[in-house]
Amino acid sequence: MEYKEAKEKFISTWGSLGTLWGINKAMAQIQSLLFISIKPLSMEEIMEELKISRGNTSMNLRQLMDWGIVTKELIPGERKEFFTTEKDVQELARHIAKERSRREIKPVLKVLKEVSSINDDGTEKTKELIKQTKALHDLADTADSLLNKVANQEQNWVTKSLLKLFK
Amino acid sequence: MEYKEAKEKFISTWGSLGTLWGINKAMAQIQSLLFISIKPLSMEEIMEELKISRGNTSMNLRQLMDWGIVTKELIPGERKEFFTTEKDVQELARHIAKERSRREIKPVLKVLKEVSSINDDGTEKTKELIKQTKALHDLADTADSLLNKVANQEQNWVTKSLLKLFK
DNA sequence: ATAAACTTTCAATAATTATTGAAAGTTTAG
DNA sequence: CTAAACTTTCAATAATTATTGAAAGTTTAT
Repeated sequence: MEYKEAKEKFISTWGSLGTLWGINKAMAQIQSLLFISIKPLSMEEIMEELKISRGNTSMNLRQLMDWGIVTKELIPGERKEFFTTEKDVQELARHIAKERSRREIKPVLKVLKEVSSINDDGTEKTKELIKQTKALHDLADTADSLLNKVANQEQNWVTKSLLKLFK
Repeated sequence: MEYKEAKEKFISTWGSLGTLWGINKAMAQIQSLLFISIKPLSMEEIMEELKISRGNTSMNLRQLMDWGIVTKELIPGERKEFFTTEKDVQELARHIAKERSRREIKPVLKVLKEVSSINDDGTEKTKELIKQTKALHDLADTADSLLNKVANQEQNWVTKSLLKLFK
């Protein structure tokens, strides 16, 4: 396999995985492209490489910046803006963990708490609803606290600990 | 908040979270409904409760069974089929962890391995592609082995260990 | 001040994904 | 055997989501 083919394979695979961590295809592909690029890329270059429109590129770059995994780079003497992504996979994972917790898990925890706190009217179905949503709340809460611990640890610390624990 | 409102809130919230673990809305809602039901439900009852068509219900129940989190229940004397979901959240988490590993992470690991194994032609960009995809492979591999460990542990073991580790 | 270089916005459109519903298929009872 | 009860399939359609492209907005150089 040659460079070009490998690169395309990587971008398309990692891109399609994007949906797994809750971002769309273009967003994931832009991040992938930056992730293996040896220098910051301009909007023009990104559009060209991925064959996507200017508007699409602009919007998705913005979202990536909102996620905290892409940053603008100002290159002296250049008028246009350049972009880079976090290159360290551990850091990348930390950012993503933190964002997913904030955007997805936290709001769900809130609802589960509300639902599991309804007044127990003594009927079997109410008891079941309370019991099950409580159990789900506790599970989600555990998962979330794990995720946040991951997000706040030093690089490698987590990986080392987990591997030791589970080896 | 009354039972009915709480139930609807739970189904719609947990349902919309479905996309997080890679299943569609109807599928997630059916699972939610079964999760808080005090008895197995027939297709008719599910259609009625969620206001979805027979075809939709049938297809999504099938998918839930493929995921291993819903099972057919045969009730003596009844002609129609009834369905239940795994009620234990730990078991549910184990099933989901296992399936996601198999369906999503494993295939990606394979591609990452292929891409990171291309011939090093000595150019900087090739070196970068190899380095970055290797790092991603290792991260994904760690995540996957963690997920699989979770999927194979005794109930509660994982939660307890993790809480101890991260308390 | 203004023109060139560049980015953002957003209504229109395209692409994708989910849902319906009715026909075909299957199972069971009599 | 066959009619009734039930489930599955799948082409058509609807709903949702992503993408485009051109106009509007912004910044910088002169």
